[in-house]
Amino acid sequence: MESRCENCIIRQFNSLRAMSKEELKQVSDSKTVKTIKKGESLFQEGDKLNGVYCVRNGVSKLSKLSSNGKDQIVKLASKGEVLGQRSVISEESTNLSAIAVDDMEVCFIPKESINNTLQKNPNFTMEVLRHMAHDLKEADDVIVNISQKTVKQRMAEAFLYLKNNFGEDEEGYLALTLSREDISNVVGTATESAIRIISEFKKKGLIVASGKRIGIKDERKLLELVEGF
Amino acid sequence: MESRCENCIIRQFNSLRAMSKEELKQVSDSKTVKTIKKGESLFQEGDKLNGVYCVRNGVSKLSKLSSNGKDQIVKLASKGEVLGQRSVISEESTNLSAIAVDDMEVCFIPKESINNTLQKNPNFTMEVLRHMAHDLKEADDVIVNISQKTVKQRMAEAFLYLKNNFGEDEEGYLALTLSREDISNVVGTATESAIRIISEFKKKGLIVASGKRIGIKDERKLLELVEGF
DNA sequence: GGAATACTATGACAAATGTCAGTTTAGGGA
DNA sequence: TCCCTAAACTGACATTTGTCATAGTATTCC
Repeated sequence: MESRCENCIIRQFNSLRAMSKEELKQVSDSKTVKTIKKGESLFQEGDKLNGVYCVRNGVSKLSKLSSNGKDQIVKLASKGEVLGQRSVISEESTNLSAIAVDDMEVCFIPKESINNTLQKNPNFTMEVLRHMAHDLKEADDVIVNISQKTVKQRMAEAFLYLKNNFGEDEEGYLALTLSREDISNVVGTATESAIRIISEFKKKGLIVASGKRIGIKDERKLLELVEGF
Repeated sequence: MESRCENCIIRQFNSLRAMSKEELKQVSDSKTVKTIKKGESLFQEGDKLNGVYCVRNGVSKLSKLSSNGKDQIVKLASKGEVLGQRSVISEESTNLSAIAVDDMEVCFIPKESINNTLQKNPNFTMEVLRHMAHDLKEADDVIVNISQKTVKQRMAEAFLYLKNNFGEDEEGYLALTLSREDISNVVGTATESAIRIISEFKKKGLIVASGKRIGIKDERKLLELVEGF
């Protein structure tokens, strides 16, 4: 297990790649590695973060509690993603909770290291900016999807998303296994509705399921469904 | 009408305030002022933008067309807001259309001026970053609202939003008058549903309406509605 | 191994929302 | 002014989705 940021492959996937050797050294010296068990939280909505989390392993759900008591999952973050950046940059408390869906391993980087680099290295700042621009674009897409598509379409889309972003295991099942409740919180619907639609998709041969695990069987038809037949 | 950026008050509200005098001078020399009539577009989804638009007057709706043919309005931008930044920064084509809801006056700033400053002035980059972080937080809130609240709650919220962000005229009506269709596209519902709920709110004394204009009558009750009674 | 607990599943029903069809109203030109 | 068109509105109905109740199934923890 490599523990120096300078040598960490994960870094290639996020904005830390724009850091200089010196800066990385400083980050590495100040960082701490944490292990988060499935179900535990990295941080909760409303927390003031004094650093960011760089995901080494596992998956975290970023969610927000609504007034009716339900969580909405806004994003699923895995290897290479940096969590908490927004909060650190705007110096506000975070608007999302981060909870481990898997067992996770993350590096905590204190905000001083980040802010320091932001001030001194324009390349790094630009890189962070580019990432944020990308996230914002994605968020717009989510808004349009949720408001203009039916639950069924969004379910289909969610499965395709899981396949494209987290891949499949050797047996062809989605590598990321979510509970039915988590799926419903990604899609933004009632758990029962999600379960019903999963049953329907199974019957129609679009997906297969064994226990919690779900596999995509007919990607083309799922895509057609998303686009509205 | 002041036409030098250095003296433009609008600038105080956006990231351009972090520019140096020299930089502002350069921006001012390269900018062009444009007048956009109600209903005309600043840019369309998919366009490659070669600059950003700084809103001086009027309001623009930022929307995205969904596969079912409906527009979803993601944001309403008014005086002081800068449009197209995301696209220019990530050098991708824009994912939103910007259409004038009012007659508008905007300054077009070529991307070279922006990119030039981004590279040389870390303060400016940080300022843009902060704005983007804010927008992203807002987008998350929209996602949660749309997916977890009923249409009625979102309608109530939309009216409060319009009041808080665009204010009221002398007679107590909302200063920004949107068509029923635009309202439904902000809320993410069918136009008929929006109209029905407006009628209901009128009957219950939550709002008043005269023609297209809508006034908020019982803010407290609207708020209670948003929070789920 | 077995009880306790959480998750998955299904039916029945109610509520919310969308769609279609048609009417009324308002505002902008000729 | 009056017409004409677009927008606002209303009703009836179908569909979608959520809620409640309940049962089956897996998982965990002693």
